[in-house]
Order: sequence, then structure tokens, then C-alpha cells
Amino acid sequence: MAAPRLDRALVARTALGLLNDVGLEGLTLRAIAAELGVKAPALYWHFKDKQALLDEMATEMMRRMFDTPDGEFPPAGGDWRERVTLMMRGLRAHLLRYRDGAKVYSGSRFTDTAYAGGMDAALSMLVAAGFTPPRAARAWATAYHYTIGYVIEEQSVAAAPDREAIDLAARAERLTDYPLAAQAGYELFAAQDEGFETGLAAVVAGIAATLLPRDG
Amino acid sequence: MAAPRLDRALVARTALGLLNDVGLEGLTLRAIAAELGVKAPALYWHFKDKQALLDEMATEMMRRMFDTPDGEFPPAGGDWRERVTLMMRGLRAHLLRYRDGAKVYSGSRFTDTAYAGGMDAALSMLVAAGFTPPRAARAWATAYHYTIGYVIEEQSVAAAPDREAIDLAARAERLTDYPLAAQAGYELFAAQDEGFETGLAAVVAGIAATLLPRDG
DNA sequence: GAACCCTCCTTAACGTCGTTAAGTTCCATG
DNA sequence: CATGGAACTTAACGACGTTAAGGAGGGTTC
Repeated sequence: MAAPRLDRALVARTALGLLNDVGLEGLTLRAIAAELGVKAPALYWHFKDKQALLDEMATEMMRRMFDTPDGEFPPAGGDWRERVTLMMRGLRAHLLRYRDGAKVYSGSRFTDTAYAGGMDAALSMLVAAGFTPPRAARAWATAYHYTIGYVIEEQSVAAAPDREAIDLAARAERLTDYPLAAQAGYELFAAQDEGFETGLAAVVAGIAATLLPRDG
Repeated sequence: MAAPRLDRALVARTALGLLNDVGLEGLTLRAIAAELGVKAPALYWHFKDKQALLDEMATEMMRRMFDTPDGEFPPAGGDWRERVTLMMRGLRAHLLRYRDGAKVYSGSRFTDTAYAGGMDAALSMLVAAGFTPPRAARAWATAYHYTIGYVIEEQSVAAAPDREAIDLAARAERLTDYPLAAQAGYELFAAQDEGFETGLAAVVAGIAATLLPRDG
């Protein structure tokens, strides 16, 4: 039983590293293989097809997300609002670490059940805070969908190598007949961190208002 | 100046029709051309490349969204909460009309400024309801991102032709060690309409709570 | 130690994709 | 009738994901 030069995790990690250089549409099997010092068909020994490799990449991203320095997940401290906020902030930060990270992540399915531990911990935290289990799941999903949607738009606005970034000034020029829409461009396409946080605060407040049973 | 057999709008409409049959990854230029009774390179007379065609498709989807039966956009009636809810419900409904609709829509940029009219109307409605312009933009974006994220996940869960749909029972089987995560599957992957509405209600409530200046 | 087998990779090739180059048809206009 | 541009076709290119066939190399078996 000789040590294989490649394994699934190594391929996925290498592909994630390459992703930042070439983007999703430049992430070809031949390029990944070259990075590994190997020919493209070798990858088929470890993965049934390219989608399986992308699934492994998404799983690796997820593992890195749960692998916090203090081993705490969900992040410790504060009430559920703070912890949900921290989780979603962390999710966005991890998606942003890779070019097209949100697309890779949301288009794939995890190859193992490691995510379930983190998900279960998050949900039980919400249940402990007073949510029923279905409403905890809905609360988590709502914040998750907001975050995924936000980062997908955020990363598609960023400049692809060939596709020029959105020129806000030119956009405003085109929309002089629609002053509010023109002005909104600056709010929407710039200052991404602040925009995300403001929206996330709204989502969390809404979850508290509509999904958490009042005690009283 | 003979009438061209093709124009951009016709190509985009035909491609949208084909999208439901073959999905995004089956939507090749050769297939679209065949549907139009033409050869693939003919499309390059009307579009600089495939992305430009996808942009036109997204723009056509947007036009259809604004083209309501009563010509009202945003939809009339009720307060701003109701109207934002109606808009996002309509956005989701339109995205769901096409296979991979959310991916096509969110990965593209509009080819004309027709969207700005609808966006401006929506924003001025929010401003009339008491939002400052930047907060109106943020409110709209938050609901939009939630909706886009929701539908992207929703459509990626649905069965692609080759990729089988998620088997909820098998998933629960795998996750017996994580009861909350297992149970959450049913909440997350089934009953999509209700899940969307519940989350949207939370988002709208949160917008009201954090972005709308209190009067009094 | 020879025979065998299983693991992991290579070489070669297939069909399809987006795209480009060059040529053709057709009609409006001078 | 000749000119010319608009709108298409035919042919082909290089790159892609993927498959088939085979080879190197170490482990196990007699």
C-alpha cells in the first residue's frame, strides 16, 4: 500500500489556491493538474467528475470555516443575535477569501457530514434561546440566504479579469433620469462591508421580531 | 435595409424558452441557433459573445417582471411592507419560471436602463414612506439579496437532469447523530413557498425595525 | 524469486464547446 | 446594372471535460 502522491483533500486545497489566481471559469482540470505536477486524467482516479471536485472544494471551505482558532462553533459570547451575526460575518469573510467563492460554495454539495455538527450546534443554540426547532431552522436559513445572496452579488460586481468592474460614475451618467436609482448605485456597489452589516442587522432584528416567541 | 431574420430580443426570447428544456449547462450557442433555424456563428452578428447573450436574457427577464398586467410597478395597494413583499414575491416567481433562472439573472448585467425606472419607482415609494434615500436603497438591497440567495439555493436543490434531487430521507439517515440538523432538512428543502414567505416576513419586519426612522 | 495483482498515473484520443476567419447571399441604393 | 453593406454560411481552431488503454511500481502469494 504505497502512499499515493495525491488525495482528494490535497487536490481540493490546490484547486482552492488556484481559484484566486484564475477564477472559476479559468479553473480547468488541466490547470489544476499542472499545479499538482500531474496530468489531467489523473484527477479522475480521485474524483468521478469535475463537479465532485467542486463539491470537495466547497466541503474544504466549510471545514475551514468551522475550524476556528478557539475551537468554538458557533462563536462564543453574547446572546443569540450576536452569535448569529458573528457566524454570518464569518461566512461572508470565508466566501470572500476565494474568487467566486460564493458561486463555488452555493453550487456544490458537501461530500461529508462534517457540516452537520456545526449546523446542529448553531440550531441548538437557537433552541436554547427560545426558538422552536422549525423556527430555529428558518431563522438560520433566512440569515444564510441573505448572506449568500449578498456575497454572490458582491463578487459578481468585482472585476473579472476580462469583464471590467462596474464604473459607478458612468452608471450614474446613464441614469440621470432616475436620480434615486443613480444615487443608490453608490450605496449598493461601494462600501460593501457596511452595507452587509446594515442589512444583516435588519435581518437579525426581523428574526427576533417574527420568529422568536415572545415571553411575557 | 432588409428586415433581419434575427434580432437581439428574438434570440434572447428563444434562448429563454430553450433554457427550461436544457438547463443552463445545456444552453449552447449551437442549440440556440438550431432553435432559430440558423447556424451558431450567426449569433455573433448580434452579440459580441455568449455573455452578452446571457445579459440580454437577464434583461428580458427583468422587462417581463416590470411588465405587469395593470402596468403598475411597484404593485399598487397597501403600505410599503406589503408592496416590498409583493415585489420580492414577484421577483422569486419570475426567477422560478426558468430553470437556473436565478443564476442567469444574478450572473448578468442589464443591457439597457429599463430597470432603472422600476428601481426608481420602488425607491421613491420607500422614500415617501419615510426612508432616507440611502436607507431606502439598503432596504431594497437587503430584501433583494435575501430573495436572490433563497432562489439560487432553491433551484440548485431541485433535480438537474443528471444530478439527482436531494433525498431527504437518506439525508436524515446520514445525520442521525445530529437530530436538529436532520430535522432542519425538512424545513429547509421542502415547503419552499412557505419557507420563503416566512423568511421574507422576517426581513421586512427587520427593515421596518432598523432602517425606518421612528416617528413620534 | 517468479508470478500476479492492485494502485495510481500517463499517453492518446473523442466529441463538444465558444469563437474567429473567410466567403456567400441578398437587398437597398446610386 | 454595379456597388456595398447587412446578415448569414462553411470551415476550422484551440481548449475543454471525459474515456480508453496501457504502463510503472510496490505488495502479496506460492
